[in-house]
Amino acid sequence: MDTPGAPRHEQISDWLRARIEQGQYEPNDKLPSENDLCEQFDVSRITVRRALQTLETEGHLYRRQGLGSFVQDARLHQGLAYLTDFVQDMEQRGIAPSCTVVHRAPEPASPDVAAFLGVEPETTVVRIDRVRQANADPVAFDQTWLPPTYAELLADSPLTEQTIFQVLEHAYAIPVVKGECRIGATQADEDVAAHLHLAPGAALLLMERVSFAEDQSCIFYQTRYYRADRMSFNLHLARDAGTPAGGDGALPVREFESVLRGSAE
Amino acid sequence: MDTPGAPRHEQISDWLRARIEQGQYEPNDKLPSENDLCEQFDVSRITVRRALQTLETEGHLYRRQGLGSFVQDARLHQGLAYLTDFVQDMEQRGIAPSCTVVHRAPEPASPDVAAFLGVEPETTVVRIDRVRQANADPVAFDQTWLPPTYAELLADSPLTEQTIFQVLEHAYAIPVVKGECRIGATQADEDVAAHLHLAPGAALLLMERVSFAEDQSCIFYQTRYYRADRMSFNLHLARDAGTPAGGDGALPVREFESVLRGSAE
DNA sequence: GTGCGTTACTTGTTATAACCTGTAGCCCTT
DNA sequence: AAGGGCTACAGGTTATAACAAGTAACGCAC
Repeated sequence: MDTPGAPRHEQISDWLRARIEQGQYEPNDKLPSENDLCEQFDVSRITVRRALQTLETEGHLYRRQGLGSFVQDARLHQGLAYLTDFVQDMEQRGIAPSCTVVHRAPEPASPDVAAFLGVEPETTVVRIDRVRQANADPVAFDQTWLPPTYAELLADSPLTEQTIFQVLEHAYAIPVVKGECRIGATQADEDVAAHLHLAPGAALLLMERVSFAEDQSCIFYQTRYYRADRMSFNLHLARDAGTPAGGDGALPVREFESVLRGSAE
Repeated sequence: MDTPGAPRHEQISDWLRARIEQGQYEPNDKLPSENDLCEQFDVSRITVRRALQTLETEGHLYRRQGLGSFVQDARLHQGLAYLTDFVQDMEQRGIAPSCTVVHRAPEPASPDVAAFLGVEPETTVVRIDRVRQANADPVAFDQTWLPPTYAELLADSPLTEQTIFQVLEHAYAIPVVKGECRIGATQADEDVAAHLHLAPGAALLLMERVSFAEDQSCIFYQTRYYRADRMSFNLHLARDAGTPAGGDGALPVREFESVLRGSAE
């Protein structure tokens, strides 16, 4: 975990995080004191504190004045739900995801697409249509519109093995920092039905996504159609100590996961 | 907002947070620079930075090296995502929700329902079918199965004005503490289509819900069908300072909201 | 006019240093 | 033995200072 270019405080927090996540400490174990870490890494206390603060906001540790810093119980720091990517979803449950690019060409932006991407209508954007398969069985079809700048960056990527996110983040160090996502339902038109081996009119789970980079520029607009008989989204809702009661039944989302249903169903 | 005992950095972050929340800045407005704030409050830069970091992790602002600190769009700064109730959703946007009970009678539990409710199959449960309207226009239809114990408690409630959650929580002090929720899509059968004024086969957003009380007993199992042309769910995803990068594009869900689309669409 | 470099201003990182506050253990007094 | 105070050590707050790095705008040279 030594990344020479990274700031010292980041190296320290990475080092500590790795040890905590590998379970080298028990929950509520006392971590080395700030001064110990200062000596160990030969940095000033402000740098160590910066590292500890990162881990504190991440929920990996808690600090008590006069006592020290302690490892947070891992089960407790799941405060946030994550919406994962198709490929991650599949890989996590051991299903081989594959992807077929069925269309990839520039086209003038429609008013809708232009609005999402933040470009002028009729600007040339790149549309990529892909069919997503789980175990070689089509599960989803999506259309992605990219503004010229990002389309350029991705021009050499086949996008069959790596997601757009992965290419941007690993090859260009452009992280995705914000996104909007709308989940709806619709019926399959002839085109989508053919790609997904469905009858026209079949129910589809529709997901529209817009993603943004650090500079608030739009990375892509995407519409994705999931076969409703194969995919659904699960939400786990739970009120815990941190959430006050009396909310008329509104529960915070603790987990968000997409679910692939077996063909047998 | 002057609390003499509090640390200076806290006073500064309180001061700034108040101004941001009161809408004295537009989203993405540039805040005073760190040096400006140093002079204004007569503190060192480290103190100002400590205050800004607090607000950054809270999601009130974002910072860009070389540019400045900017007000984060207010919609994005909620640590947890909540899945709200139909009635709450409507009321929050000033739409009068109404509810018509179209069926309410005991019936023997089917194997599926029995499994969800944790009772023996063929146990007598109560089914309640309701049509949900927004401005007197049907938006959703749901079927709710209640186990005998909870059905008893709700026997005297018409359920047209109050939700099941509200009755249990306010009249009996039984809070809902856990829930599961599946979001999918399906086509309208004749029965549902009639209730929602749709053609059979129309796309519906399907939400199945199971809710649990503190003693882990199941309160109800519900299937709800939303008109896909009127409702969708929005997710706001955002990575902030507390979330390490490199997650292959998996962003935490900051907000979850249901969206009612205007009839004009 | 275009292009490049300089400059001013921004946030990011880090060092040194001082003092405050909270905690626990130790020792001395009662 | 019980009590209180002293002390060492923990994190909390804050000042001063310097340099790095990213951005934008201005101006000069070509």
